Amino acid sequence: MNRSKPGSGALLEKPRRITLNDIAQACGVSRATVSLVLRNSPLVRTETRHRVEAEMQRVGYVYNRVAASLRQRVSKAVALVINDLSNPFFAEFAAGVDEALGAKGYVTLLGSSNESTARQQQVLGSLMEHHPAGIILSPAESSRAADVAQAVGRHTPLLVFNRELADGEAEGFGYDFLGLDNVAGAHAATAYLLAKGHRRIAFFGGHAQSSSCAQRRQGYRNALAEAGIDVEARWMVETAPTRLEANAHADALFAADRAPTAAVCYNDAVALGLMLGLARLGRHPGLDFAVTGFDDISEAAVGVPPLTTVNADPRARGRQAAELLLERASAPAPLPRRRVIAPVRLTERDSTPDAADARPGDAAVSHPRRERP
Amino acid sequence: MNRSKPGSGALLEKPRRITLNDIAQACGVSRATVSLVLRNSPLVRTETRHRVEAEMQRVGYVYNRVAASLRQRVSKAVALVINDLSNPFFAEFAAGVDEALGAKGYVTLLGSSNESTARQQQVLGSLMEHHPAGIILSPAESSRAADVAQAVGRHTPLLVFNRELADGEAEGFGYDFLGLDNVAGAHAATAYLLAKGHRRIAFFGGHAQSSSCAQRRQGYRNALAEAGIDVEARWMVETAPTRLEANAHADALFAADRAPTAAVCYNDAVALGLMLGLARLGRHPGLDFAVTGFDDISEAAVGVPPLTTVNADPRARGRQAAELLLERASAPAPLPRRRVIAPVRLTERDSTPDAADARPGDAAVSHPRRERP
DNA sequence: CTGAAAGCGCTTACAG
DNA sequence: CTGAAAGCGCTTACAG
Repeated sequence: MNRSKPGSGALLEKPRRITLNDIAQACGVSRATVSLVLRNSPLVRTETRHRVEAEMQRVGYVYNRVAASLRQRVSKAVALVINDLSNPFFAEFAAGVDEALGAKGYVTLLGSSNESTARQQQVLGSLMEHHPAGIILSPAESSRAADVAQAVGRHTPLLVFNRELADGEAEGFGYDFLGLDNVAGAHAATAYLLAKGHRRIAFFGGHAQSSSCAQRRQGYRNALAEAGIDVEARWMVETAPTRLEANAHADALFAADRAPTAAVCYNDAVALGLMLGLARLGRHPGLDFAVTGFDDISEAAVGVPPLTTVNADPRARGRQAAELLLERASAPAPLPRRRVIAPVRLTERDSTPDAADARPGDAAVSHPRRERP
Repeated sequence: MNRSKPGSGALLEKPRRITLNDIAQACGVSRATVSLVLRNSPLVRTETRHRVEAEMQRVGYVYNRVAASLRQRVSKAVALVINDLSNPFFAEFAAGVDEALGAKGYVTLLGSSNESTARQQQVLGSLMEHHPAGIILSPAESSRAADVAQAVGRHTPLLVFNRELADGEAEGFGYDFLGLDNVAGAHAATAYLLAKGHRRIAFFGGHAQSSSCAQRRQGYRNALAEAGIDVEARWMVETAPTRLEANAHADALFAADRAPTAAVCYNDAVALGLMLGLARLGRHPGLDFAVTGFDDISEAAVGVPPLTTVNADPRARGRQAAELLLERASAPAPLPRRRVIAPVRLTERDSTPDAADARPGDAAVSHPRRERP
């Protein structure tokens, strides 16, 4: 600002970008014509089109979509806010979203909340300033609808993934929802264990107040009820949905006699943690105790033992989320609110031995590890 | 377009957004004043500022950063292009980048190439149209510098992470580089195995022509050379850097007599695959064969056995990448090109038994599994 | 088919 | 401290 040598102002300025105008002048046509070429309008004569395209090529013109968005008042960006990118399930989901958006000419604006609702508010606010065409939100735990509504406003299409927003019905605030069939998934896992002869089956991990955990517990209860089995209170173990916490709480399963011989876990992270905890307690998951997960993250297939789990194909869910959102964003008239529940399927692996092989539920005894085939 | 009822045009139009102008009029000041308030200029009287801020609050004004970027000719977005989001190492890296960018008021434009250079070109092109303040690129395998230069141009700051671009020196094309100390990491892993008494140590997995693989092989060779050991050609096994491929090639280690008793693996994915392959061949990694990885992905700690590996703290690398890029993007004068090699450290776990416990390298024999403590 | 003009929502000198 | 005017790089009617 001060002391600048006269005429030196331009020295630090960034080189002027090449614009539509430059192309137009070089070709002796108007800006409007070049703009039409850019958007493949049939109004332009082929010869003119070729001349313009050649010039753009020659000078390395890059389209300024920011300017176009401003004028058109619609943006080709979609915001994606993820609760936990370091969880492979959500990372795959994000990859799927980006893939499908890219295929339709959209770009992904990423934000991550690290499971903090406060951070989520900030991130949503910052992304909104870029006026995205829509928002895909995989909410942090116990996100409130009113907060999200406040950040997103009423005019930007919103798709919520995976978890319900708490206090769902803010007035006039609508959004689409894409979830997993948690009830059916947990039901399938439980029924599978029942078929293998297990009768004392725990539901392990997760926060009971989260919608996904509540639904999975429901599926579990339904399956046991259908088998005429009463759930015992001590079979329900609550933990944060992390490997570490699950590991730490494994002994809760064996606090009393007639302990469970199997556990339906809230998700894979919890299941993997529980398996470590079991090993610590002298149990051998997959040999004398059965464990199931939920998500089918890549670690599930490769663990020892490989984990029987419920597969939700997060990448496909990501693509689906992107498509649902873009449908709404480009709908000429307001669409009705939609709830889509994606099906889910059990993937059978080795972590679920028959009940006959399970160890009786009394105090831990040293027990030689059975060699698996 | 056609047949619209007269006067009905507004029906389908999106509701007009609230702008600076609306705020200015409501407060009886000029647009310029409101703009100054927004950017916390000291030029505005406190009373005026409060009045303006209250009005923005009241009507739910959201700043249009797109318009601001256009006028200012600088954007608050940084593009992040990732080769493989489903690899937890890169997902963590992305999370770190987003975290650090967000802290500085920037937003992340995400793109993923899925290890395809063709897709990477498309993605870079599409992101460039949003005129980001800079680009962070974790390149797809065998990306060529000339292609990247063509897509990114010479004016947008670029930071390349993890892998060198092939044919590095396009004329006038400069970029910063953030890499891992691959040589030191592989050296540490090899030295650790040597200290445990191993003498026949393989280098397993990876594509030899990739820069990171070449560097890791170098570290491995250096360590063996320091111990006076000649590398035998059959100890070097090349595979795609995936779990599947590594699993499939495990038997290459045992093709001849005096097979290795340990393997330094290109990365964790390969190490986990190799461990599966070993099990298939009747070997017991962690008991009669030693394996090390590279990356320390979350699966490493939790596997059976837990994997001794080289930790590169991808989240911290992501933050570092963001900071390096923003330094350049906001530098008043052109900075010299920088190469930063991040340190890396060995994390000792159970996959690396002493050589004394390793099985002699002859044909596989049935061998009772040793119970671990 | 093509051109001249206005405008998207901001910021930036320049006056007062 | 505040206002009037111009401009960022596009697109959009509107004429010709």
